[in-house]
Amino acid sequence: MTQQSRPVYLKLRDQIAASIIEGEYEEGAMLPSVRAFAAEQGANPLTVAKAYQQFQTDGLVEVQRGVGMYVVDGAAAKLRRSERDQFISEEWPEIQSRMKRLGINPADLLESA
Amino acid sequence: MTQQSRPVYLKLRDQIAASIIEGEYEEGAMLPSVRAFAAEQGANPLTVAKAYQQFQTDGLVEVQRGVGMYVVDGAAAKLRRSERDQFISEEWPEIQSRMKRLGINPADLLESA
DNA sequence: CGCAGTGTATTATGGCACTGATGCACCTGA
DNA sequence: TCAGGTGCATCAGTGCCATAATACACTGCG
Repeated sequence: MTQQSRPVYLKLRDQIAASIIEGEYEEGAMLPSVRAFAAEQGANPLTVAKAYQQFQTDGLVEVQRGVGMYVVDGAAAKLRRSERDQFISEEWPEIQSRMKRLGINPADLLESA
Repeated sequence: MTQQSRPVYLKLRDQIAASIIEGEYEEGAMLPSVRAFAAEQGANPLTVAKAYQQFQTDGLVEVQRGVGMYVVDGAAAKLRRSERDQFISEEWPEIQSRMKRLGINPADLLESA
């Protein structure tokens, strides 16, 4: 058994990325503090920090020590594009071959949108 | 960093499932022995056993002690159906919402099939 | 019977990802 | 100045994963 649930910090990371893309966190605005977001999500501050970290190394957020983390200009577009490329080049091929193997007709799924 | 590589026994499990669905391991045929498959894949026999185990509990393979493990009749269809249901009900909704968020037009992807 | 091949159970060990608690360095605003 | 809010570093604990070394029960075959 051992259900291999996706790590929390990755879930948070995806959630934040989605919020940036959606514009919920506008560019130039400050992200929720590590502690605040942790409390809100019922997670550990360090886990949230780990989720944030990737964004700074990718240059999507700017850190001002003692102040907070701010969304860089153009972050949404940049993020959307990188995720889009990654999706098309890596994930979609597998999804496609899998649908084929399972006998799923893609067109059927799209109609129920 | 820490990149969350999928556990070996799950990879093997998926690989075997795909082989069964594809008919590479025909129904009634014997699966590769634990030791043989382990040697072939460069894995540990116990890890392979762990991958196999789920199939027996699901009734997809039949174990004959001292002989080997055989693919049950109807295993391919059963497997395809369960994976299909799981895909449609759980994975596809997320994929769909993600494509929408990334501004990907599903129809475009289907054309390049 | 005896041998070689199956799957399985047991125990132990190392590694590493994930989470957590605590304390520190830094900045802002009153 | 100093109090409160930031992010960050360090140390530790937990659990899963993978491997290993044996040993056992069973079967098919010569």
